[in-house]
Amino acid sequence: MKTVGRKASISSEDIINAAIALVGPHRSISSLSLREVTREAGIAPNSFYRHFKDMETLNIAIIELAGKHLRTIIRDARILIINEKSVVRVSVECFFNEMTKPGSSLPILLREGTVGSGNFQAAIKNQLDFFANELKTDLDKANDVNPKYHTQDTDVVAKAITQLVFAMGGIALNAPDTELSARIEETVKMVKFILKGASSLKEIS
Amino acid sequence: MKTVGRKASISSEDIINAAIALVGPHRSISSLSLREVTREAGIAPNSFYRHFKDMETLNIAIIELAGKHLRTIIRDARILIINEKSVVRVSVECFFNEMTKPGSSLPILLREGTVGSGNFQAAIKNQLDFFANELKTDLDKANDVNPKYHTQDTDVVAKAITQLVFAMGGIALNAPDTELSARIEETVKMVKFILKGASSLKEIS
DNA sequence: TGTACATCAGTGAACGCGCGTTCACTGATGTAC
DNA sequence: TGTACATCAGTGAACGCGCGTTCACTGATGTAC
Repeated sequence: MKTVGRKASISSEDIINAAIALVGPHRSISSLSLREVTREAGIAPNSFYRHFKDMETLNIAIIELAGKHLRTIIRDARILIINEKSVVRVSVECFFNEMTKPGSSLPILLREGTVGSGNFQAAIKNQLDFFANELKTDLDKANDVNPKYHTQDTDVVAKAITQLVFAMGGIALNAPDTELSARIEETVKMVKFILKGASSLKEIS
Repeated sequence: MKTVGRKASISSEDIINAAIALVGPHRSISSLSLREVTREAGIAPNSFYRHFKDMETLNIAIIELAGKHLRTIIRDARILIINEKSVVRVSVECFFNEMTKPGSSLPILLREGTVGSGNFQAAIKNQLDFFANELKTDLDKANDVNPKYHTQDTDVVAKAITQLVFAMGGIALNAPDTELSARIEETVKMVKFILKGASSLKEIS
């Protein structure tokens, strides 16, 4: 690998991190200005263009990064689950804990879905769909071994759980930390309701 | 009622309507500029201050208006329910249909919860809590007659249903109209899962 | 009814500001010989 | 090793723009007499 010209003193990752550092309870990624981000990153405004075409491109890159982060978390949660405590509880706790770590990129996924450009919204939707699909796969696998749900219901169950966990996550982010465990308990209960309801409605029919 | 001075040629409602007319799939209320709104309303930028202190005040007024709208819808849905078809289906269909009417203020409630100032976010949270509380009251009443849920569960059930319906509504808004009925079916199913799950988990314990 | 006056909704012009984007540049780095 | 050169990441200055906000104003309206 050869390089020519001046060495980069700042990387695209540095810019991404600067943007993530600027978002907070009342600042959304898509409301950040190019100049704010470059100021935070410590570079001249026009230097931005050496790394990204425009702010939308940066925002989408950040969403994809947050998606990767999310998948890693799920994978880690799965490992914890192997010693077979409550799958729901472990997963939800894992999700909420990771989400509330300072500098986490997860909050961005929870909060930005409803504003911004079409491409940006689509990028977020992709990540949520990815999450829901992994969940559906898990449900289908469990269903093969021990059928609890109608096979055509697993995707609705997965979608419902995804939406609910993300919505409750968004609420927890805007609330004081002291309420975190109450939100976790609620979310665990909600998810169990959905799972139990879907399996009960199979037995009946 | 006496008035003095020049008659108002434009009302605060006109400004509110102008703002509502400007929001759409990719424009959120809190991203509108004062000048955009006054342009749409057909008045000079500085005339805005005759009606509202600032944009945040306007935005909160709009949220409260949308909340009132929502309550009216729920009340109407209740009347339809009296002839005792599926409560869930009637309510969900009512909600989705009202939401997709052109110029409806409901979409604003579904999409804006996660951005904007603290006061603005709190105003939206209030409206959702109001919705959830009405739902909890209904569940409690039904529970008095015929206990199906643990009494401490009704608020979690109400909260879960609220979050889910609003989240699914937000998804439907960003999707083509052709998918609307599919989203309604999914949402109906999800709500039924939650209700059934909550009552099944009571029977077990 | 007519006239003088107070009220106040809406305005035109101007302000300073942060924004995204462009341009020609600088100077550190690696390459060719 | 030394020198001339090409590359290109980062920059300083400038641009035009839309923004929120202010100010002194205008002129339609209702009131007092």
